[in-house]
Amino acid sequence: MIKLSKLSDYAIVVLSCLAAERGQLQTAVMLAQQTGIPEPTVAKVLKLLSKKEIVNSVRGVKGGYSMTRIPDQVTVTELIEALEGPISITSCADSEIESDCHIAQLCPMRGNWNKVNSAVKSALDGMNLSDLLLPVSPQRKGGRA
Amino acid sequence: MIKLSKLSDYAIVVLSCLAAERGQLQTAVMLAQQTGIPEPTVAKVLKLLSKKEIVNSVRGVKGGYSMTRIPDQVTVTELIEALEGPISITSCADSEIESDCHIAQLCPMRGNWNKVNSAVKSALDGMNLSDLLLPVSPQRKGGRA
DNA sequence: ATAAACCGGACTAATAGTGTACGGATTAAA
DNA sequence: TTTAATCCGTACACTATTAGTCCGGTTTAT
Ligand code: FES
Ligand code: FES
Repeated sequence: MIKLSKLSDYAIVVLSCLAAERGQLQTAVMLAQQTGIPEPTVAKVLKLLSKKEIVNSVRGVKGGYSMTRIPDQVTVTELIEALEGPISITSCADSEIESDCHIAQLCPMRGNWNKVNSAVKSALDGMNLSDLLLPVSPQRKGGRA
Repeated sequence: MIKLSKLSDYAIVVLSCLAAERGQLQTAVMLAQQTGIPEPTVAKVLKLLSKKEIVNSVRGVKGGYSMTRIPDQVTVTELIEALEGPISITSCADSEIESDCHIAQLCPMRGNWNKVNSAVKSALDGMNLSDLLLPVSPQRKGGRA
C-alpha cells in the first residue's frame, strides 16, 4: 500500500510542538500532553529522532528535547529515514542487496526499481519539515483542542 | 519502511514476459514457468493487472493474457496502484479520509502529508513500464536462465 | 541522596502482506 | 453436447511487520 508507518506521522506532530518553542527544552511528558499521543509512543519517536540528530536531548532533571535546526533544514527524506529506516521501494531495490529476492536469477529487471527508488527519494529530498507544519503556527500550546 | 509489496515486483517480471510477445496470448501457467514465480501467485498478479486494464484477459480454452498497450503507455503509478491500491503515504493523507486518525482534532498538520503524497505520485507518474524493463529485451524466452 | 528525565532494548498484541486453494463461469474443440 | 482449458472471485492460513508498552539503567539538578 506504499504508505509509511504512523510513527512518522506522530513525529511531525511532535516536531511541530517542538518547533513552536525552538530553543526551549520540552519533556516527553509535556509533548505527550500537548499532542494527545500516548507518552511511551512520544518517547519512542523522540528517541528515534534524536538518534538522527533531528532533535537534541538533554538528560537529567531539567532535561528534555529541543530541535537542533530550523525546520527548513530538515528534509522529509531525513525524517522518514529516521522513523522508518532506509527508503527502499522493494526488497531488491536497495543498493546491491538482492539477497532476499528468490527470483533474482531470472529476473529481467533486477535492480531497475532503483530508478523508481531514486525518483521517490529526490522528490522527498525536495521537501522539508516546514512544508509540513501547518500555517497554524501561533496557536495556544497548553490546552488540548 | 516505505516499500511496496512483492506483488508489484512480480508484476514487472510478468509484464516483461508479456511485453516481449506483445499481441500474443500467454496463459498464467506459461508465465509462471517462464518467470519461476509460483502459478497461483502469477494468477493473482494477472488478475489485479487485468482489473486495471493493464493486461487484457481472454477466457476459455485458448485463453490467456496479453498487454493492452505498449510499455511506454503504462505509468509506474498505474502499476503500483493496480497492485497495492491507492498511493497514500499516511492514514490521513488520502483525500479527506482522516477518520482513522485519532489525533486529527489536535493535529497541527492535518493533511499536510498530502503534499508529500503528490510529490511522490508525480515522481511516479513521470516513469513508465519501459523504464523498468531491462535493456535485456531480446533474450530467449523458453528456457529458465 | 533523591528524583526527574532520557536511554536502550525487549516484549505482546494488532495489523498487513504472502501465498494457496476452491468452486464457479466462459469458451474452443472433440 | 460434453469435455477440458482457462480465467474469475473470494476466502483462508501463515508469516512478517508495525504499534504500543514496559522495565531496568544512566545522567544530572537540587
Ligand atoms: S525481482 Fe528481485 S531482482 Fe528482480
Ligand atoms: S496525524 Fe492524522 S490528521 Fe494529523
